Amino acid sequence: MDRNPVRRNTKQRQVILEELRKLTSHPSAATLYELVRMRMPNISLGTVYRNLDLLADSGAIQKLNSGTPEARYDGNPDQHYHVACTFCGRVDDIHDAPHDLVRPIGSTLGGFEILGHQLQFIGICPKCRTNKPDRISTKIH
Amino acid sequence: MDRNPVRRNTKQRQVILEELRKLTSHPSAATLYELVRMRMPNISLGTVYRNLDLLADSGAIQKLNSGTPEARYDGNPDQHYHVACTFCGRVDDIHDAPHDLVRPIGSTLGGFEILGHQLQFIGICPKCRTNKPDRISTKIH
DNA sequence: GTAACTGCAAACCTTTTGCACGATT
DNA sequence: AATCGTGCAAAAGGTTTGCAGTTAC
Repeated sequence: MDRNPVRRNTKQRQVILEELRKLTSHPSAATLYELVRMRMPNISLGTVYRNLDLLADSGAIQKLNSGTPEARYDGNPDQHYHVACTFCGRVDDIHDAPHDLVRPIGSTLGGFEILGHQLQFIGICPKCRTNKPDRISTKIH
Repeated sequence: MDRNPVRRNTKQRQVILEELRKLTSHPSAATLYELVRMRMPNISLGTVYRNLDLLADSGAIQKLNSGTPEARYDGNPDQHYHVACTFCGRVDDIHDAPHDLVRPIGSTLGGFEILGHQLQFIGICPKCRTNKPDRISTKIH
């Protein structure tokens, strides 16, 4: 029944967080797993998933819903928006725009108690603008 | 090499579109499959997926990225925003708010050519406000 | 007649989980 | 010592795909 067990500082958790914080990109669990394995060759993918969930739940990192089948992770826990490329899936931070792009709405809406929102821009990244491959997903449009 | 084959009006495609258009909810492919099977017991789930993709690509319907592992489909092709419940996953349309909630940004951003955006509100639906179950997903927060 | 479409089943991909062992507090 | 976390491998869950037969045009 203990919903709040005391978390331990394992070597694995530290390395996962460190490697994610090094990046300004927004890797998938599989990509991060490859990076972490360079320092800890025996770590398992399951451990990476478990720790990413714990870190996201604790607010240390963000789990992003990129629109592709894979979740992406952001080592920066502060609220900011993203642009995703509709062709290659690349996800960048938006630096040159204010963080309050969304007009505030009431605290309830159609009976829903509003907790927050998700906003993401869709675009074509510099690389894909010059060399357009097929779209990776019908989910991003 | 034909990227634009002539589409045929199959019975299956018609029924899928009709059933989806009947709903104001935003069913998953599996839910819609159950409904369609009441009229066409032998239809396969693969056919439902294939047609939903075709219909979304043609702009007849929308494929939504609800934040849960399952895609949701919207029979209303017009641009509007949604609220998703962080507990049960229910997705409602937003009627009582303007459609231009997002402050326009430049046509390019960090080198990305901006094509559009995705906005979705997160909240607690009426039912879950009174009877809070566990969260269904760490993806919606 | 041709090629798009279907049903079926197997494959795929990402993520989760059960288990026995190991590590942190 | 207690219990949280790990590695491994299997399973789960949603979606896609190959194939042979069917249907819309």
